[in-house]
Amino acid sequence: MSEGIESPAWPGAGVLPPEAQSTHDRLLTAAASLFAERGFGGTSMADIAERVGVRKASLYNYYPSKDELLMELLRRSLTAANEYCLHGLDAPAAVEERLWRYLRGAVRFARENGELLAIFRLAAGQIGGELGERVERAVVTQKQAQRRRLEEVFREAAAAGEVTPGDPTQQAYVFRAFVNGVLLGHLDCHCGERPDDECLCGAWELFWNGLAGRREGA
Amino acid sequence: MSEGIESPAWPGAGVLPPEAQSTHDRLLTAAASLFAERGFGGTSMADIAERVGVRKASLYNYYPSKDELLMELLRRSLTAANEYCLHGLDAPAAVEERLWRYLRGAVRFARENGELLAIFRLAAGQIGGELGERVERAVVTQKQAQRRRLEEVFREAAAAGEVTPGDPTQQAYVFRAFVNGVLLGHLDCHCGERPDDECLCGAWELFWNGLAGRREGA
DNA sequence: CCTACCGATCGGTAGG
DNA sequence: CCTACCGATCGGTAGG
Repeated sequence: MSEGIESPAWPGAGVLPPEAQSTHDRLLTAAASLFAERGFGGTSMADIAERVGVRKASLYNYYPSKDELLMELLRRSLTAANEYCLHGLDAPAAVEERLWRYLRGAVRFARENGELLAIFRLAAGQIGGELGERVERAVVTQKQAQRRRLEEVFREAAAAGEVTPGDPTQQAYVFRAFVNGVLLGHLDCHCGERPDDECLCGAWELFWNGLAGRREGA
Repeated sequence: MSEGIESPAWPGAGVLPPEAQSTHDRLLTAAASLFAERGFGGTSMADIAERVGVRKASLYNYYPSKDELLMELLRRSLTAANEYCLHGLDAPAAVEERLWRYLRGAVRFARENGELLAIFRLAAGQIGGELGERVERAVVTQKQAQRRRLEEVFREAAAAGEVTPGDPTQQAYVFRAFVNGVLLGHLDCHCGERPDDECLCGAWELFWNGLAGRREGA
């Protein structure tokens, strides 16, 4: 917290007790966790108001509609996720190390902002109509940017001889599939698998070197 | 269809035109796709009835509540997914081949029953209350069974020298993370990445052998 | 930030 | 499989 390279999505999120936060911050916290627990359609403005500790009508002083409240949460989620992940990619280090930091950043985001991760997973078709399209547009834009960035990294890696030369698009695809799969384990409420840092590091090595293992001189 | 090792979750699902299906089957189809598109809380019984082509009250001749309708869809989804995936694991072949078939089966399930995949992803915290717990219990049970089965496969593989000896739990974890990440790409509506069989095969080889590549004699 | 209220829609039932 | 209807709750507004 003290260095704060990656900051929470809003002041005091997940850290300060509710009484010490502004009503606006408590609104964001309550909405994020309720949407994550019950889905967007399964959460009413009255539910949110109850958790915030105000009357439903008061919420409309902060956001003009339930839809806009979701969009604001989504924007903050995407920004925070970007910070956690991309920071590792820019480190001056070997590509394996940079990709490992990307993965570790993503997992740290999931641990520290679990509800926010759930928010932008809503893009995967849980919201219909016009709002659904807005959500999806925002998520797709960010995903594509990350994909391009990762492909760039793999091109650099191939040039530097750090990975086997090959299609960087496919390499980035395999990497992102693995990262997304790991993150998925942090979403499921009770059955989720959330490896600690040591396990995660072991899993990364296994992934990077391949399940088939390095066969010396074979 | 003609050999039918893996059958659709109900007769004619995704194959027959709506008019040729029974009302019950159209009900299941309509509910699955609407839940997938708009989420459970975002779909009303009236929405479903409209797509089926009957009045809302008529739906209650088939299921006593919206909750039970979801549970039935979930049961069928889990059964179908199991069939598609586990069949490949039992093949008399090398472990790499068996795991590849598992992955290919999972992807085929996602392609042919996209809405059903979305259904049991609902377990990841989009449904609250008692129903949410029922959903989660069903999904967790199946996931754990698959995890145990995969660990068994990796133990066999290590004994046969087909993978580097190591912790089978971790090996299974890495494999499942990759598979889940690939499936996730099939869920997102428009931005989803759905590699064709050729790309998938290339991705699998890349995954199995490791992004770092096999370094001969290094 | 509140009370009071709006029309619309929700899941579900009665009765046929 | 229908019409007709139930009480409850929905997102949102008026006005202060």
